[in-house]
Amino acid sequence: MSPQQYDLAHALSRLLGVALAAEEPVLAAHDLQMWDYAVLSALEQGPVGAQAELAALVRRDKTRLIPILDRLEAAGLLRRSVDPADRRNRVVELTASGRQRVTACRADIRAGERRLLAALPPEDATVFVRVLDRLAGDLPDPARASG
Amino acid sequence: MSPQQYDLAHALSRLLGVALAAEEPVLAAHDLQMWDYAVLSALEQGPVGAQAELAALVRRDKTRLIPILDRLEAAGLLRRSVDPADRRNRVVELTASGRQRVTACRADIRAGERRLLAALPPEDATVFVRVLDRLAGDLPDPARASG
DNA sequence: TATTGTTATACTCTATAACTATA
DNA sequence: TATAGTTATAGAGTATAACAATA
Repeated sequence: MSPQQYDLAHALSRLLGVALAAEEPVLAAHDLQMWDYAVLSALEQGPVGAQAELAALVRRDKTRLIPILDRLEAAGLLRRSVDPADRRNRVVELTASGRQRVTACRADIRAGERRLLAALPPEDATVFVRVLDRLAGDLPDPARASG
Repeated sequence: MSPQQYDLAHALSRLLGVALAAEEPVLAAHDLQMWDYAVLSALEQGPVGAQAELAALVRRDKTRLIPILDRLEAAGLLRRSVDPADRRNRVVELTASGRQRVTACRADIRAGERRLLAALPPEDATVFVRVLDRLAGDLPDPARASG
């Protein structure tokens, strides 16, 4: 337990566990699973032209994305439609219901995060989040920088 | 991409991915797997009186620990012996070779972490690591606070 | 009877490779 | 032929339950 960095991956792993555990009941309250939320969030800025593109956005294999899309479409949260320009592609977009769901869920998740960070001195929290975003390379959606 | 916290779990997950990817080749260079390193590290402060206790230390099920211990013992990095006081227990401890291995590996991992954090302003790195440790609840081994 | 270490079984998640339809 | 979406198959990882030795 050195005063310097102890084991970055170890500490990150534990904190991620804490964060995920905190998110889980919130997601459940909105009847969403982890990846549902990721997918709906990725669609928030607008339709995506192909499922493969969406898979890249959420960093998930396109095959593993399909059951999720099936479920979300059946729940009426998103819509898949063939692209007339290239009938192989499926353009995916939120329904009004889906947009409403992800907006409400995000608000609750952010509230939980604020509670977690509230235990810290404010300037520490600010630095932490800023550094975290920088290290995580959280760029503004490189795959669709047009927005 | 709000200036406030974006999605804590999301960012943490990505940064953990970066950290693990950076650790992997280092571990491989020392012929260790991720959990090998966790187990050897947990033993660094001294013998552990039972495998179940060791499992709790590394937060892993005792059944999943066994193949790891088998491998590490076969590699001569640790030793299992029956506790004479209670012959059901196996006391686990590092061999000299195991201690040497984990020490060397840790040095390389820490060097990698320093490289990662070197991209930041020094005071940002300090705050980040301090907050991370605090949020991760990285207490000085509650299960064996005697040391 | 309860507990430690171990083994065996089932389940989930993931990765890879076919298959269909479009181009 | 090449690509998007889909389905199917195999592998890794995980959880749970049974088992032998000891208390």
